[in-house]
Amino acid sequence: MSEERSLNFIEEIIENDLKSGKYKTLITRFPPEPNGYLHIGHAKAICLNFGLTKKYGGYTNLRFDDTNPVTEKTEYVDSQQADIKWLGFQWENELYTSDYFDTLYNYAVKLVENGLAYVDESSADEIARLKGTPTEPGTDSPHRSRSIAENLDIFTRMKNGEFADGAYTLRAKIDMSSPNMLMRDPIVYRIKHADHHRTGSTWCIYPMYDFAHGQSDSIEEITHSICTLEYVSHRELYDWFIAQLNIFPSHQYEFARLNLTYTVMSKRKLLQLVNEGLVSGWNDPRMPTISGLRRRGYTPESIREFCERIGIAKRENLIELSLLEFCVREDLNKTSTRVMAVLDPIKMVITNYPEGRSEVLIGENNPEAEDKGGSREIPFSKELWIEREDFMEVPAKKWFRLAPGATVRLKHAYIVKCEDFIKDESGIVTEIHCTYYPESKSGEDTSGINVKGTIHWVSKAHAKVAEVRLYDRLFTSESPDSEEGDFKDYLNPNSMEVIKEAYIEPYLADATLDTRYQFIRKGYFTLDTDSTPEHLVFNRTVSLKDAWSKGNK
RNA sequence: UGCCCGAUAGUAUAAAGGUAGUACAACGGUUUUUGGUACCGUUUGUCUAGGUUCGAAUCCUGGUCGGGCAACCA
Repeated sequence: MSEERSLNFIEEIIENDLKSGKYKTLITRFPPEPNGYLHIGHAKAICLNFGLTKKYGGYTNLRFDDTNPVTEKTEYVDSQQADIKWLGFQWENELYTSDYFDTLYNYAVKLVENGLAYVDESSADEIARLKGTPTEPGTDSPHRSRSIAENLDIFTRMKNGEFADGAYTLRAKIDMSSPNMLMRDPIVYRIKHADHHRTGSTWCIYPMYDFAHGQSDSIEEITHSICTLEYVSHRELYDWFIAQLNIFPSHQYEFARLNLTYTVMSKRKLLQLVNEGLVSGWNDPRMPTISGLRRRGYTPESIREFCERIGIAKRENLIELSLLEFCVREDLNKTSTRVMAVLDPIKMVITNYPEGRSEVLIGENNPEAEDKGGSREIPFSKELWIEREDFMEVPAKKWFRLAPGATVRLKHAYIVKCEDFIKDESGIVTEIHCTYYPESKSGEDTSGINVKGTIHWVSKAHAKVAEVRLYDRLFTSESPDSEEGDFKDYLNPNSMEVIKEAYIEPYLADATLDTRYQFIRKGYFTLDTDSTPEHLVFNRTVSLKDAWSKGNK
């Protein structure tokens, strides 16, 4: 079962680098910007970066890329750390790009001194205009040939807070006619009189991504700086700064980001859903965020397995949600406690069961576990709740469940035969009458009766009430990003169904957060964070595969 | 109309010039006190046109298609 998985292209590069002696240890980093919550796409990057050093030795740093104080918050730093830990990874060093602001500033001064950077008072519009277009070369800024002394003087005064936001920028002096737009004298420092979540008001100039990321990698001696495809064209600049500064040569490698069907993956769009109240927050169980998946009941193991299975490559991809669901079912099937809950109840009366009598039955907790997960007591009595969809007045072909005259097994209990049913004025079935076979008790069945179907139930007198929330895909489109118009037009109006009164077996009254349950025949469920002992709230993580409903749509 | 990246079943991902494989999905079956799980089986693929070679998914050339690049965002 443990056959060698083939290497992805990054592992090949690393194995070659290690073999050739280019590096003796591997150092990677995960560099989120603390401006939002981490999502399943980040999980792919986390599993990659941390997984690589776990596999090859070395270590991984967590570095918050906090160069834009206006969008970054400590709340995000905290949530991101919690999510990474929950996924099961531990960083070697907790670092911040802002730790390097002094060094970065000195690097900028060095560039100016070497005639490789200049201050420019051109407006944003002017800079954009002179930049040219992808098909036309740009034009040198009129301020490009200022003296080194004057550049140094103004840059110092920028740092000292003498100018308003936007009055000046510091630009690298590279090549305004480069076919790579990023090499056309990119801005490396801009003035922002904004409080930074870590450095407060110490700085009023902040480095741009391109002037911070590669150098930060270099300072930490990151050997393999792994990022997503949209940074491919940044690599030339990344290498340029490292070469001009003559610092440790980190190298950047790019892989394709994760796209998942029926959701969106950009922090900007997820933030929009949160801000516009279209979801209950970053951790809404329908969100593709790590915190949302966690609340929904996904396990770290299942997410890691998913990231392993999707692979790492350079081509654009759109992974089917069904793979994620497969991974969580696979994990939960092995570990979750089986219980019975009736979500859409209809009353069943066992007419030949003595009035007022009840008995305690024993149910194994997990048939997949070696010890069957232990067992629990389940009360049984004359009146039960069963699932409305388990009865058909006129049975379909190959119907194994309840119908007039049909027999089924009540899970962990007796075989019953449907003798009659009652309808109200509007034709809705309100009650089902059955007789039971006393000698068919689960585990000691001597009845000799064979049944095709087994259904779940809860004793009416002993049932507890719980709220149950069922989730479906957040969007109706496989790829809301690529649809016409606003992505929000494709939100699934039925992405959440709330069942206010579901009946659960008494065992579940003691349910705890983070325990995963399988409601037999219905799916995997876990307690929501909204739950209280007085008002239990369960989330459905994912339904069970259902060959019946699939074939009968 | 410039530069860069990419193209293998429905979706992903392998095959480093030598049998196109695996997973998910779909479909069919066996087992089953969950129409779950497990197990077995089936269908479906190298973008295109040339070239190199005994032999090409793989190397070369042209084309096509998809994606990225013109934020004082990361």
